[in-house]
Amino acid sequence: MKLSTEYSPVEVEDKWYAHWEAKGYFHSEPDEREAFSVVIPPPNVTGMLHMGHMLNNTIQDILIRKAKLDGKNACWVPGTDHASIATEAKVVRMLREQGIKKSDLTREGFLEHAWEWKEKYGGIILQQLRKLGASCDWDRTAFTMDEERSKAVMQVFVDLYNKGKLYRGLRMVNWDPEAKTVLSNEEVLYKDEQSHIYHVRYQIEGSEDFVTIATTRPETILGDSAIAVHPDDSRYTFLHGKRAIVPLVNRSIPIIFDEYVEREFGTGALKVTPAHDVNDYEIGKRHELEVIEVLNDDGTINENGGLAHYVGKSRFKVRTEIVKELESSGNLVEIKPYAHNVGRSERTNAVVEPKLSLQWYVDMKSLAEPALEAVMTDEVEFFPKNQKNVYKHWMENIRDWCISRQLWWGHQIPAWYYEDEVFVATTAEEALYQARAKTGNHELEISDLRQDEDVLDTWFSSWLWPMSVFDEFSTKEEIDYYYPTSVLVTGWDIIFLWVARMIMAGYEWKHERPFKHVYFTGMVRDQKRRKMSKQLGNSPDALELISQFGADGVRYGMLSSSPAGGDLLFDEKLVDQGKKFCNKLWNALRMFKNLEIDDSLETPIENKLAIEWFEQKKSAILNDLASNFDQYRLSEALVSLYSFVWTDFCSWYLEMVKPDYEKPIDSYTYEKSMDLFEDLCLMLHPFMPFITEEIWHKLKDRKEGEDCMNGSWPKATSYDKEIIAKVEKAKDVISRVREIRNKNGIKKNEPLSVLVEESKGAQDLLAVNGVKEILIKLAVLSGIEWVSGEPEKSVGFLSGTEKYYVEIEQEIDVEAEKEKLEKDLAHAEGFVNSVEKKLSNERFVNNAPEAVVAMEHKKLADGKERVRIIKASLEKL
RNA sequence: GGGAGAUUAGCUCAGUUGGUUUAGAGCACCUGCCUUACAAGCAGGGGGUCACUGGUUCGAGUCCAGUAUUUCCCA
Repeated sequence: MKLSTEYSPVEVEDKWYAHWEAKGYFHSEPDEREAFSVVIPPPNVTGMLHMGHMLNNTIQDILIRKAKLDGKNACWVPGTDHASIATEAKVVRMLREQGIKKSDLTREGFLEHAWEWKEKYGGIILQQLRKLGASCDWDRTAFTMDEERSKAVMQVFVDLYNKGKLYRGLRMVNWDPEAKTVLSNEEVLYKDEQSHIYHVRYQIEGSEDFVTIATTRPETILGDSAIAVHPDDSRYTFLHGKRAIVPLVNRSIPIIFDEYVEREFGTGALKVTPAHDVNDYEIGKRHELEVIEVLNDDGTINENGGLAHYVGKSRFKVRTEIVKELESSGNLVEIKPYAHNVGRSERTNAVVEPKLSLQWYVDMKSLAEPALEAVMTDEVEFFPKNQKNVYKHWMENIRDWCISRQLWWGHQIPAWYYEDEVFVATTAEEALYQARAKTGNHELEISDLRQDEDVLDTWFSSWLWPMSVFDEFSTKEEIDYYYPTSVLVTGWDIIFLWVARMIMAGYEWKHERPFKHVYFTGMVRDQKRRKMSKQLGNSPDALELISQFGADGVRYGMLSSSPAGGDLLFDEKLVDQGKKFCNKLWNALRMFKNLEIDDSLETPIENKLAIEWFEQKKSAILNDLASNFDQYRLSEALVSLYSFVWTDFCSWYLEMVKPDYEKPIDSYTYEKSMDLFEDLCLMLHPFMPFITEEIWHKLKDRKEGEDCMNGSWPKATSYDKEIIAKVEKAKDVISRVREIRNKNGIKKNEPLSVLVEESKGAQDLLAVNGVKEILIKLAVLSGIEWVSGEPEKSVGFLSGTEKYYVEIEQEIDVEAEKEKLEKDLAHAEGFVNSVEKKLSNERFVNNAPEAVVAMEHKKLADGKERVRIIKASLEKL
């Protein structure tokens, strides 16, 4: 078998993905095995693969592939959500480029364009996930607006309404004037922005006195309906019972007294605009103030403000103009720079406008209760745990969920109005039936009813995802088998938007948790810890990365530095390390494949020890992996595999069993090595599926369907710690000899003679079959002999409590040697002192567990032995 | 303003119930090697009073309190 010295992922990855898919390995049907199900956090249908997706989906793929190897029936359901705001914005933009205005279209006409767009571009991201190796069950691909999912949304809406957990209410909402829709609190991002605070004076009615207020939004004075001051503020007691005149508008408004006002802030006097500020709205309710809406839905000023020359102009333009006008009228006292928190729409970045509006709300209190309980008792278990606090705080302060969105793309709210009545039903026919019954008017037709124009928040469909994706096949068997799902993998940034609501929905309709575990990933950030985003342009192109480093390399890079919940500072070096790791594996394969196998050869004794050692070590690693997987310490699992492959397998095992140059290998060693390599492939497969599949097929002749992806996870057995410890000791001796070569400029292949001082430790070590041979082979020795006392012309070293000497020709640098020994001595004595101190403490000896005390005695004995040996060496010098 | 976390090597992070030879990894750094699996490599090395101050304990990187710095969440 001729193999290139470099592994090239490109051909390999596409080949194996097509093979797995053709074999149907990704598809799952219920059967007698234990189910392991995962629903993908549905990316936006407008989405393109970015770093966050890669991290998130790599983790899911690892869990799914591991579950498959463990013999479970793994099912990973892919899909997308319809992303109301983002998609509608995209479609509107596309139409505008074609010269079509949304307002020129009917709702049906617009939706036709939107679906067309969806069919054409939606789901690109699902194609991209294949490049990453994602083993999704593509037959189950779901969409939040497809028939099954939509049906679920309608049913749930009606059910909540009938239970009285859904209502329509006039509330202050977050209004996005650009998208012209309401936003939930979670969709508004607050940031400190530099702006100005304006001090404006209002004349007191019937006097020449003024009261000065401070505001950041002078344009809203058009909607002012009061001035408020603190009742205990002595500066303003004279204002009792007075009224003020709104500048420019010349409207007379009351001066009210309310404890909400902060005396220290600004001038201590506050203008009150109930229609355009949440707090002012509350004050307005207390004092029964007039509510004057001066803004249109698109953020322009309307005629209610009473100043015709501002009508139709944007709020920002009016702010500039009104400041000028206030200045010329003598009402502007001063302008100060001011930093304050400004809320912007997550989608359009428009400054969010508080607006009074009639919307549908979900009453969250009763939904939250079981969902909070479930997480607090770990029935739904969070990884990492600290997210429980965040969740608890939100759930205990939960507010009702505004679910109407003033858009067309989405699930139109199943509520029909007739006169003052509202009829909520899954279909228009059903609503009509209700309307006829209620009104007694049997002549009513559907056309007499008016359906709510709004659509539902996208999350109102995604919160049903773990249930709705399994309804597709509409037999109960599906959902009974796969629900609750095993684990949800998602970023902590959508814990409220999505995770919390799914838990609520699970308990509300299935009376059961939607998933057993939630794994919160961190955010992918750049080297400066900035979140990766399109705006910053600091995110590498995901597909470009894959083609440059291979999917396995990228997966390695994404994961190797990403503990659960911890942020991942992305660095191309990490994926490059992954690529190098692939190359390392590849070359280990090449080493074996270049060898000639000789059946007649005896197996060298050092090979038997190497094989034995590696098998034991493998069991140890498998045990570590098991606990790492249990606790979702995936990056740690990968790190341990990395060092097991690179250090233990390549640097040590291979060097131990490798025959001399151009010599053949014995067949036992070869077969055993293939078995071990095969296990390595299985262990690495969840993390790096492509290269492991490729190597798997090159290791042995495989039967049809005998694939790595389809294999069984190697069994962890109890293992012999003793043999591992002995080989570790041997490795230490080898390293020490190499160090002496390095320091003395002795060539690597020049055989050296090593002498060992007789001791129990050394005897035990060399008594192990194969140890002596391994030392000779890897340290390149001419021989190992026993000695007592320091030999001439030699350099000594200490390994554990054993003293070794390397005979060398070179002149020995006595001073340097002395210096080093003195340093070692200081260290060893310091160690002995600390242990002695511990052991001389009676309370320690009496209170500490026996095993701990025994260990301290052993430490002391070993330490003293080392001190003795170093002192002896120093004396000789 | 309220809350949660973080602080361990130059950088990024592990360190699991307090005890396992006076702290580990990767990267970076230094030295020597183009040795027939791999220079995308090999061998070896240096580098840390575990933020600070106190406390609990026989014993603290690990538990508690305070301080400093810092990140995030909520308002």
